[in-house]
Amino acid sequence: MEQIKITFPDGSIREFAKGTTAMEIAESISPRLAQEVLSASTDGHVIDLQLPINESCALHLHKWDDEEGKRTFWHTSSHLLAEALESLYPGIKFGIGPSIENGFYYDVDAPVPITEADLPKIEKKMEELARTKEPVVRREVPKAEALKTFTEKGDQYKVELITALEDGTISFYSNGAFTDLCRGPHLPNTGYIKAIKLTSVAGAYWRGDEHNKMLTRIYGITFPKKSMLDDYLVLLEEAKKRDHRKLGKELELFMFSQRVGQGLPLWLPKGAELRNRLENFLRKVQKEYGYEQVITPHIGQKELYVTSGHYAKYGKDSFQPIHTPYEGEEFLLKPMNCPHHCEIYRFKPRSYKDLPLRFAEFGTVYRYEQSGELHGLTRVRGFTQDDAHLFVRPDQLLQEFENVIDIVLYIFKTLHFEEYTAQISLRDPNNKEKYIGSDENWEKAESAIIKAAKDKGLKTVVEYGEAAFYGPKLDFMVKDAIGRKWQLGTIQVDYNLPERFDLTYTGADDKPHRPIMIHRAPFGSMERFVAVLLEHTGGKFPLWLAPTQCVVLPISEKFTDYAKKVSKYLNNSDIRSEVDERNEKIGRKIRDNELKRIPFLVIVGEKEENDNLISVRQQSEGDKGQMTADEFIAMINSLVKTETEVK
RNA sequence: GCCGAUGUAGCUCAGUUGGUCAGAGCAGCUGAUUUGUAAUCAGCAGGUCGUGGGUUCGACUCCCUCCAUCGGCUCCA
Repeated sequence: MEQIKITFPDGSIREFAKGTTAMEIAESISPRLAQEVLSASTDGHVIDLQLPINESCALHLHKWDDEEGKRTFWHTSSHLLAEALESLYPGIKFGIGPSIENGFYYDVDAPVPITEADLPKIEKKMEELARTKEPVVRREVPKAEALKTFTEKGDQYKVELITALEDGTISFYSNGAFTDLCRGPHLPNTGYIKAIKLTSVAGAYWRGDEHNKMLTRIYGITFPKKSMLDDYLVLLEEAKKRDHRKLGKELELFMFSQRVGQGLPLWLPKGAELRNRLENFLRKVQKEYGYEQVITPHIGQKELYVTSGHYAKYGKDSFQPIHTPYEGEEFLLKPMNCPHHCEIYRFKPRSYKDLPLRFAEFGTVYRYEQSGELHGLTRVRGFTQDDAHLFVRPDQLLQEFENVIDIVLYIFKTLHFEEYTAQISLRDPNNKEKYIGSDENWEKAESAIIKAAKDKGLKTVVEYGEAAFYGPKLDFMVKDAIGRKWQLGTIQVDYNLPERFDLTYTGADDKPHRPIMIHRAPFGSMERFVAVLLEHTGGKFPLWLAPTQCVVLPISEKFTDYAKKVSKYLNNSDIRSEVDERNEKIGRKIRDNELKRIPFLVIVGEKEENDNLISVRQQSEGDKGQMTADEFIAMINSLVKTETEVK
């Protein structure tokens, strides 16, 4: 019999009969492996475990602990969901049902509305079907036959999908009575799925286009063990406790007011303190990198945005007009700072010796976000960008871009944002009319970003269609408590605005040249950055940022005067300190201040007053014993120094 | 903006089929206590039950409008 050579991930090679399946190979290695394996890859191509392997190849067996294994598991789970739905809602039509980062969903067009109240019923049906361990069967059919099947079934969404496919054979997968158009791979049977949780229902436009019909999307997650689901649910609960909206209220950092307006955050004293510290931190870094602060108004004439191209791109409904009594002038709230900074560039003739020019501004901008898009501090209608625009010569572009990457990385490192994605956001190659500027300039800008990211050794992902309309971006994405991705830092190369504003500098050749602009915001916006920082720290800010670094707790009211004296001394030494003067027991004061995430508590009573000492208690570490106020100050200063000194 | 859900005191939440159901805890105020490392005790005050309509003898409870919030979708200069 003909033999094929299988290469395993450890480099070992074994021979098997041609037509052996991945499952049989797993069985030959160990029964345990055969039980745990979910799908396989041959030369990087994912396949079903039961598919005969006919060529020599490198084989990977995917288990639950590998992303590909989970993908297969959840993909089959979505088919199980579909099967349950079809049996409960005859006549239901199906869109798509993929696996996602945490689970899967299926988009359906149901004959009756499905709401969250229906989920337990559907879950139960899924469990019932999974228990029967229905085999998942693959079948290949010609395109014409596939079309016929779904046309007869009346499933117009699948018909649409098949029509768009290339001619040739199309694979079907069936579990029980349900058959789906699907590339696979899938689990051998639905019995692998032991724990099921349908998490939510939501509307989702067919093919992601808001002009299309809205389908019902059902989200779920499944596991091979019941205990894993329980752990997951506990994890979710924990994550919810770190929600910045909840912590923002508890720690009195910011608020919203219906009377002020949707999406317009109001910063409370503690939040303002925190934000000011972040701003000063960045100001200092930027000064070292040669930035100059500028200040521009919150409004601008419509003409300004017509010149920049923003007005044509976003339309008048995206701008918030200011009604003024002045004739012939139409003002708009500024949605971005770049046009203002371009005008600053034009203040006087610039020489090649002046460049690069780096104008920085904590610029508050206003954008009309649709009501459904607002989300705590991460998506608001009025926010402050830590903006700057660099005007550079072509020969300076790469170096300046890399310097900005350094600033972003320095900030992320200082704040322990270790898990981020550097995303290169390019044009959608199929939809170039969405963007302004020449192909030549776009290509120059894109290659500059790719080169800079590579030089800096960033691990990047490329996303097409995510560029700004005037230029490509390097975006730094960070996840929030429950795994949603948010763009924080962003760096953009722009050849277009300098042209639109006719910006020039005089070269060594005494001729006018066009500068290139770099737009950049390392935090992204103060609002979003604080939100993500809150969720990452759970409100336990590093000492150098904590709005209140320490609270002095008198043991009883007899020692309030001493406590005030200590607190004043600390404040005079730039330690942010308060006194808890409440008539409460010390245990109570400790509890309340711990819950407020105060990094240090200073306890003073008879012993301390007599010896002119203080007792120090550190957040999540407990009692540090007695010391002098000066020793405490030295300790805090040294800790702050360690926190902010990042190599 | 779209789909779905939610909206009761500053906060977190109870309120059964429409009929003394407007409640609790925390926070607040007053008083007692004068406290040694995660909640001292007692009393008091606090709500047009998101808004505006409607149904009803009677609405926190049922229906509609609007507003806001939450989960998604779309969008994100």
